[in-house]
Amino acid sequence: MTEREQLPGKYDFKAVEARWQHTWEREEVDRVTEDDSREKYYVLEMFPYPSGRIHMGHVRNYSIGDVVARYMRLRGFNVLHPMGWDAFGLPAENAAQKNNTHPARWTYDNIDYMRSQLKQLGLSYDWSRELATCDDTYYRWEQKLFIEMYREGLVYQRKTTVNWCETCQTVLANEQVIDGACWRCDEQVTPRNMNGWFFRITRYAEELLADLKSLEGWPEKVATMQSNWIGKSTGLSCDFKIENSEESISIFTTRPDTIYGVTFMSVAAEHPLIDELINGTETEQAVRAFIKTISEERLRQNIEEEQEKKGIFTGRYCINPFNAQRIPVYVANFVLAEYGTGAVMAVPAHDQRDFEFARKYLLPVLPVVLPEGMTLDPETMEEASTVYGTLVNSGQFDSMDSAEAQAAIIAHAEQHGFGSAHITYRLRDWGISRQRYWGAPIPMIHCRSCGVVPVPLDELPVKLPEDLNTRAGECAPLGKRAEFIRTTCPSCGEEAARETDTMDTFVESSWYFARFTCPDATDTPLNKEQSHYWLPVDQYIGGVEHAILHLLYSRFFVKALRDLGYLDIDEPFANLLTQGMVIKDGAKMSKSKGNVVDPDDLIRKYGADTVRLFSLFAAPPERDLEWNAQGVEGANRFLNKVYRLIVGFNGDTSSTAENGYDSEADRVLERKVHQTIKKVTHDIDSNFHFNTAISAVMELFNTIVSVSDPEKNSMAGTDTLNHAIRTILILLFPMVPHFCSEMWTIMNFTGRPEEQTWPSYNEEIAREELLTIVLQVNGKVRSRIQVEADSDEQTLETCALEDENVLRFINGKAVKKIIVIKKKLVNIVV
RNA sequence: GCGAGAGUGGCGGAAUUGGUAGACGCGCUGGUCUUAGGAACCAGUAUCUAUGAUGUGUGGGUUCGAGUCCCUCCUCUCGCACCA
Repeated sequence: MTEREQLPGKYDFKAVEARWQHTWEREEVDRVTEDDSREKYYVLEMFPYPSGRIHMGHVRNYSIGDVVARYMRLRGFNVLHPMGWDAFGLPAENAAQKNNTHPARWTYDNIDYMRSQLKQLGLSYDWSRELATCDDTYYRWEQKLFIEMYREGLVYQRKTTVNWCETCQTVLANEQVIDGACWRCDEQVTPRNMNGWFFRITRYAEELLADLKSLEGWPEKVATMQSNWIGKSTGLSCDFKIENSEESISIFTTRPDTIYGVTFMSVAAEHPLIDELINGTETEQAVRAFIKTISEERLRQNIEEEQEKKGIFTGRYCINPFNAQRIPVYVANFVLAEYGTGAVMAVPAHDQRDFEFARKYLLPVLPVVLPEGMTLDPETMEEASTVYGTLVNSGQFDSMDSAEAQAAIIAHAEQHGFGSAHITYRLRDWGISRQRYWGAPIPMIHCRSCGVVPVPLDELPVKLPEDLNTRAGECAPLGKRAEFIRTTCPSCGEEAARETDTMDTFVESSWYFARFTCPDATDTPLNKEQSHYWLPVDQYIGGVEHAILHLLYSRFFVKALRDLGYLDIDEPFANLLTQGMVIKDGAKMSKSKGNVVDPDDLIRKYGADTVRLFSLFAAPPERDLEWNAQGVEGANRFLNKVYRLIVGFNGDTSSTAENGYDSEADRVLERKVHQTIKKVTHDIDSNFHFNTAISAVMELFNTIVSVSDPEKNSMAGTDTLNHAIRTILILLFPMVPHFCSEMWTIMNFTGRPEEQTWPSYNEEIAREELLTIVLQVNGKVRSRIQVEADSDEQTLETCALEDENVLRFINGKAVKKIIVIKKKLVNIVV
């Protein structure tokens, strides 16, 4: 009795997976160091927030990443594949209050549990590099970078309007304001002016936009979203003098060609010149009341619906510098204070918003750009004409076309000193102040005499105070902790106050990928040699929901760190894969919908390999994955089929002369082996389409089964079968590593799968000897014939014209034309 | 409204450059073996008025030939959303 016959009839994933995980961990097989003799490959999945348990989205994300990591190792690369925890954030505070515990305790407990879950999935991380962003060995370096960015002018403080909840005594994120009220206590939220810290991301607006073009390994969609988010507009900035005042209203327009069509001016309610315009005038009262109304409306505003356009005349006029026209100035609710200059020259004939406004308040509409072959009647127009055309009513610019006129008008403004060519971005500076406890403290000190002073670098980290009165259900923000606040000014030594804001958690995730190259560096945030060797990340994988914020912030950080001398790259992520969501019953898995599937249950029932295999097989990675319990069964069934084949495979006795190596079955199988290697390699290399790669391996498996059946007359020999099984195990190893390792051992192959090199294929062997040629009559398939692969066109034509099905359909009609495509088809037109 | 993407069997999904539509898997049907099968194996499985015809959201076009290219419309998803 051989050893194999003693194996259980069903694959015992539980024992096998535990054993291999233990082996890998003991031998630290996934640990890496820099090695100049080998090409590096850095694959990274977006690190999780330690919310408690991993969900199917994580399983999918990390399964994909693990296949890439293991595949690239087999391809001979020195692969960095780290994992860590995005560990600061609001949920920890909420959970702490609810469970009467400390946010740190809650977070680290979750990390421990989730780490064990990831380990159960057999993910090949270099755990020696693990980091948690809430650890002061991480955020101390962030504080250092913050101070250095401050010194470079990349960090500043300014007043900003925030959503304030009086009951909770805190600032709320926009997402936490529901219908103008606090999400927790239902108290009406009020706008409040507070000092906040900002990253000057706008300094890099142009570079962030321009470099998108260099990101060829990014999905077009993500690049477009970022491009729209940055929102570059070019045009004219121009000053309109206020009548009876020294001040001017600056405007920005992308349509300088319409400047002669200006019939009024709209300014935002928060425009800095409001006071100048209305103080002491008859209309002051009315305008102030109007401003109050619309700012209240804005708070309550439902994002979905566009507000009706409203405005009020200030009673003042300004002067169009081009034609000296008097222009009434309105305050309007649709003008955004934050974009452009907060004032808009209104051209009702050529802008839809201005048009609606003009019709409502009976303001003149003056067409100045006529679209080709059209006239515009201001009396009867029903909407603005926004297309380019030829200028009229525009003084010296008449009869120019729009493009020409724009250039000429900008030049004219520059010549006369009241305007210039200008570029505006939609992107705004990144506000990072949070009045929360569980975040990285901003390392700044406020001194009465010296102003804002950074904490000296040798005093970092500014640690979060650990003692919390959690019993009272409080994670009081730092602003409520006198003992934390009180300090001395590093500059003058007088009593001073610490900054009490903590940083947005997006700051931590903006540079963790770089810290993974040197997580233990104790004297610097980033070690130059190590980051130089590993960066950029060659393949980044995560959800598309981070397409804008996280990915944009990370790009900004890399550019800033480059300019601080830490990094020598321009972009963090060379290639980006945005994986789709895991859905069930057509909806994203969520507790409220009750359609969540717990990875723990699945692993217990089927094992990690089955779960990995299904999540890779059911859809290509960039698409949504519909979870299907029966599909999981199918993945499990496939592994068991391979298992039974291998357990039943008896290489010693079937290797007889009758099953000679050169049989037809051998050639069929060997050909399939090479075709499969080719297909799988191509599917992974081109776009990580593991679903088709797996189906190719399944086909190979089906071929093995069909040529190892003693009932059939053609049976493949042992060597060929060995080769085929060996190939399956290597090709599948990145996806189901425990299983393949175990099967490798049972097959008595030498070494381990991870020590092999990825198999190569031979085009000659992969080529089919016989091809099926389709015979069409008038473009419809009428017959199929088998021919030698290298048959020439003449032969194909002859065969086609002899085929009886074809003859039946030609039915004596005259043949007009014959199209012959080698290796594909013959089409006879009658 | 603007921008991007997608519509293929009962389901998830396959189909280099226009050239066998539906690979692979799920499900289903029938069979074999079984005390049993919700195990395993074998066969079948786009639709229909079925020697043939029709089929890739709709309607048109280009072509010997269209899931693939062009135009029209419809639906869905995602992003942005009064950006001057």
